[in-house]
Amino acid sequence: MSKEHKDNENKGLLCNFTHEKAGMQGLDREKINKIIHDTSVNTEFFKREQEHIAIVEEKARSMKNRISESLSKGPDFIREINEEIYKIIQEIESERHLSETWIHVDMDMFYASVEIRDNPELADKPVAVGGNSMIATANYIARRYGIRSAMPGFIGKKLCEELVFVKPNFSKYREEGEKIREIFRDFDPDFESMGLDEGNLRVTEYLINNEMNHDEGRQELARIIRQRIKDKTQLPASAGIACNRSLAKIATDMGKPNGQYFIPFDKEQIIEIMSKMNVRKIPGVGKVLEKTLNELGVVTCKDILQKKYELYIAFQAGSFKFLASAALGVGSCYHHETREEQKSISLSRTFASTNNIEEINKYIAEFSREISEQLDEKNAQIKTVSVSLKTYKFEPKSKSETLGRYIYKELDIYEIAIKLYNELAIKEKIRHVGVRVANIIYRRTGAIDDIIEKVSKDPTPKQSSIKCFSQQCPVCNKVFMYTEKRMEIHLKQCLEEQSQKFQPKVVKKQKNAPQPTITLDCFYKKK
DNA sequence: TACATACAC
DNA sequence: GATGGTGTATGTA
Repeated sequence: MSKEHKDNENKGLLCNFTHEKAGMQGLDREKINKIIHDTSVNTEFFKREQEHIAIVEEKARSMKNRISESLSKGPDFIREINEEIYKIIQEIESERHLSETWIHVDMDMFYASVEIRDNPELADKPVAVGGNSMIATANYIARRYGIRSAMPGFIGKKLCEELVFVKPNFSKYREEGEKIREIFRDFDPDFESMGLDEGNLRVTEYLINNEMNHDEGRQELARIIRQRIKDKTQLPASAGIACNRSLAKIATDMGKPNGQYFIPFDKEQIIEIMSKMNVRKIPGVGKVLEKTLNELGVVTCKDILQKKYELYIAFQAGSFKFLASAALGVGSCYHHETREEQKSISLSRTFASTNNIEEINKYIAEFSREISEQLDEKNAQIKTVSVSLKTYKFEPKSKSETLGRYIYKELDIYEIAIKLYNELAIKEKIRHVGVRVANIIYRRTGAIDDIIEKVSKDPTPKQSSIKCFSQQCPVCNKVFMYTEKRMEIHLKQCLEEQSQKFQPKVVKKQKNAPQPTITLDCFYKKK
């Protein structure tokens, strides 16, 4: 999906947050945009997006101000930054390597390809893998209607009445993905990957060992890899061949669908190819940076070089170097030293907006349990817990806490998570909630008690030990979620606070008894 | 450290 | 009527 995903984004939805892309010339953009707009307008999502765009535009405005201010400082200043830019470009050039070979392979409309392969009747129909709320991938027929991944299904349906929806079957995709990865390993055991259907392979050694370390051999190898994928899975793949990681990825996009593209290992030709490239094609340039650059008059990579003074002033050194490197086609071409361990684990869900505290509570409890299980499997512990949510207005909020100790038990995580959720003190309905843990260490010390506990416990039934309930505090009248322990703590604090105020507050009589205890066991068994 | 943003798939 | 889930990196206060 990599590229397709990036191609579509919210394109069309918000014409001013996007641009026309190659391969879409045949489409009736105006009609498509109108349908998308009419379907979206008046939604909270749309409002939120508009606000977001306004913020990005405002930032771009202040960048422009800074630029014109700086440029009016006079020739000495220009000479100064010219020198600095020159230094950076020299540095970038010193990082240019033309003798490593990278082949990036990406499956074409991966999920849709798998589904069509397994149900050939779909082959000549517009197909979307996903549901009413989100399309994960669309086949090329559907794309002719303007349907893209990351588009909500109901808009897809509006764009094409005959659109066929297929429910995603992730375990199947994982399986197919594993077959592909097995092939990748033959050519580069350390290949890099950002998803199920993609691999970035450094094949320099393979080429040398097989006496094919030349342009023809490089392209031949890409054909071989794609053919092996085809033989093994019956699925089409595209590939890009170039001298560094990022160029290879860009090349894949140029080869799609079901093709490959070779970027010559030659400085002048690389710069020539890149100069025409839209900045959005640069891996790492998303819709916000694209929009910002566009506002500054930068659309293609050539513009990056032409507006180097402006960009140097507007951006931080690191970002400037990133953009200049991309424009010059220079990128890193060795594998990252060590593949690091996972740094965080998170679970989240979107649902119909609600303020039902019990429902939210169930999610938090469930996430805590699942995260704890994952930590068990990894024999890991964590020090940071965060809770995030989105209000019904799509406003994200989050709160996190780093503890002075490591934890991993479901109840420990849950307690912190609930505490954080309560501290967020959200009054509106919410449409999304999530729990994340971070600061992971991959060992457990002094866990003897646990081991004993585990051994003595019957290993079969995996059920929650959390007993929790939502309840109104009789002192402060707030409705909170509690475990028994937390309730005790809160009550104590609450009473203290009240007594400090010296003003015995009139405690409203509760209308009804505390809400019934939610035993999570019920919840899990239901599922 | 805490939080928000941006990005990728 | 309605716009995802998981993970990483980075900027800013």
